[in-house]
Amino acid sequence: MTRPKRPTSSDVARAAGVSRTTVSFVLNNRPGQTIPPETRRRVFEAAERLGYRPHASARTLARGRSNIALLAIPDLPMETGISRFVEALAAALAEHGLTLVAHLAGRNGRPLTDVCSDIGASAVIGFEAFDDDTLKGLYQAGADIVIPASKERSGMGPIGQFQAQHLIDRGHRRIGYAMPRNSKVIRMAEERLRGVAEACAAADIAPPIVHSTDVETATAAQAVTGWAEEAVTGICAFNDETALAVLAGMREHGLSAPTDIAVIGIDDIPAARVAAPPLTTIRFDLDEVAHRRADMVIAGLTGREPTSTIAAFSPQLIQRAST
Amino acid sequence: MTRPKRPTSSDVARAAGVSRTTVSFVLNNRPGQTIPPETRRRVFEAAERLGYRPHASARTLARGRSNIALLAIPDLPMETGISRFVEALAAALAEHGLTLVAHLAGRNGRPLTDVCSDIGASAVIGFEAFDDDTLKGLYQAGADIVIPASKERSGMGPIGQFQAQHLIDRGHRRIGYAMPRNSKVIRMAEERLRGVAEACAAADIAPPIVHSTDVETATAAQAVTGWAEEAVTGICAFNDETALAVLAGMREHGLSAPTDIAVIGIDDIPAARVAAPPLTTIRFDLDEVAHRRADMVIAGLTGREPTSTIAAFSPQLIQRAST
DNA sequence: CTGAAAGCGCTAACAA
DNA sequence: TTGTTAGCGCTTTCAG
Repeated sequence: MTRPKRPTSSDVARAAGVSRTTVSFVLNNRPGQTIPPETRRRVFEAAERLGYRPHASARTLARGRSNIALLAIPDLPMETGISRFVEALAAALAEHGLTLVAHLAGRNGRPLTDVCSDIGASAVIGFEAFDDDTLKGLYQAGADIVIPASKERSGMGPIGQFQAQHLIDRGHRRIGYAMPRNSKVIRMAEERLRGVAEACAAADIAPPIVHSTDVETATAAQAVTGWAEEAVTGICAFNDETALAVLAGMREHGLSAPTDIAVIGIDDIPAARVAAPPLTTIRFDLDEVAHRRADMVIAGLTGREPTSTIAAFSPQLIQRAST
Repeated sequence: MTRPKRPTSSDVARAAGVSRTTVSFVLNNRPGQTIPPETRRRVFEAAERLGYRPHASARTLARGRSNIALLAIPDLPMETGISRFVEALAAALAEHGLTLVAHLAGRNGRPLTDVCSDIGASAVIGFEAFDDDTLKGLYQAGADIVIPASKERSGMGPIGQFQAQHLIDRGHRRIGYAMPRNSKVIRMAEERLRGVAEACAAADIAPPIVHSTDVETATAAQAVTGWAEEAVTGICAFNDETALAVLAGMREHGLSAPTDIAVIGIDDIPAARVAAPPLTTIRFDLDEVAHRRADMVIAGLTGREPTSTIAAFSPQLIQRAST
């Protein structure tokens, strides 16, 4: 199927019997201009009839700035929730005329900076702070604003704290931490672990006993052996998948939660609900983070001061049988 | 942080002591041109030193076609695997100079056609066929090629067949099908169910007994009751999460897999490995699908005949304890 | 082998 | 109130 030649703004102007300027003014609803309703109608009608869509590249070139925001989705198994986050962000940005697209980072994909430059993104939004080279590259690639700009707190620490606090509140005094082995998430896990350690320190109990495991029974069973030897009674897992692995490792030893050891995850993935036993976990409100991110983008683009600077998560406990 | 003015191709030309034409030729490695190595070096050096990146919009405008491909990710729970698919697709397209970005479809997000036009995508790639209006809109928005073009088979049926066949091979004669309740995936589930039914028909056994369930224990337990009454011995679940729910439902009744009823899922999510019992499931090779999709895009863009037309999945059985 | 010049489709001063 | 005009940064034909 061959595509018919695309109508340009000149075509619309001709069809409506006006100049291109007028077309531009009408279609962009330019303030401060007083175009007679009749003329406007004619322009709209012509544009509609011809199926006119402004050429984005031409517009961007002329305006000097695109209306595209690029979301860099890290190469993490962020599974559940991420799409809700993306949608919320897209909606928030759309209110300000920005279109959001996503780049899924990966080993073989093109570098983020290239993508940014290829699509001419005005704003780039990430989850964690970008390293300095990337940041510089992004600006070179034409981004006007990059978020998070610098070493902004990623908000992962508080999650770990919240997680540990739940266990502490239920009387646990020997806390274990289940670290994932997947190197992609190590940094995030370390941040969360830090939060757990802080909570322990604040409660004046021993720091968490850390063991790492894959999402698989054998290594988890080994880790469980380690915790058992240290008389750990409650385990904070990096996320639900890791928690599920720990549960499997315990099963292997004939141990069960929460009687022998309590386990708490993070994320509230669907599988957590139907695990044996159902997994206590933490969910957090991505919508709020999305709105803050959007606010920062708009602020940066318009030169206004951002309403909020810190991207905080609002953790919510999902109490189930495993604790 | 204010971004320094971006260097243009003229800046590079000036710095290298050549014309913009030469810069363009060198940087685009234009064939049929014989530029002296020394000149080339000077251009590269200047571009590097200035941190020059060609302006995508300007290039697109001049060339008449962007190098952007847009992937429309449907509003499904982004389960596992999708990101691997995206990466494979991105990599395959990158080999041909195309940059892939994704649009997560959603209730509140901007319509796909708008996104397409805003980013000036040359190609739009979907999972299922687009409806006629969308298709038309996409072409109007400037897309040169849209895939899947028309009512192409989505390749989900064969997966269901494969799944059922495994149960049949192991001697099961009363097959059940666990349908998800999440309306977003109903269509996909129906396609898979069709495949299961075909396999049953081919093996000359009764059609599958269908019950639906959420990813949650109560409804799953109800469904299990239904299957038990029908003396079902093997259940094909829509996906792993649904399968996990079925397992939980069985547990509720004191039934265990595979002794009482065998269960098989689809997707091979991490949680399947550590379920009780570990879940037999099916993984399919998204890489291959990605490559075919990419091939079709490139073919369409260059006018060449596509190498392959049907997007087939290569299902692979992951045998674990639940069957 | 390199440069001059003409657009690509749109926006935005500036005139009329 | 509307039209004229000059770019935005890049590619590409055509001369030199």
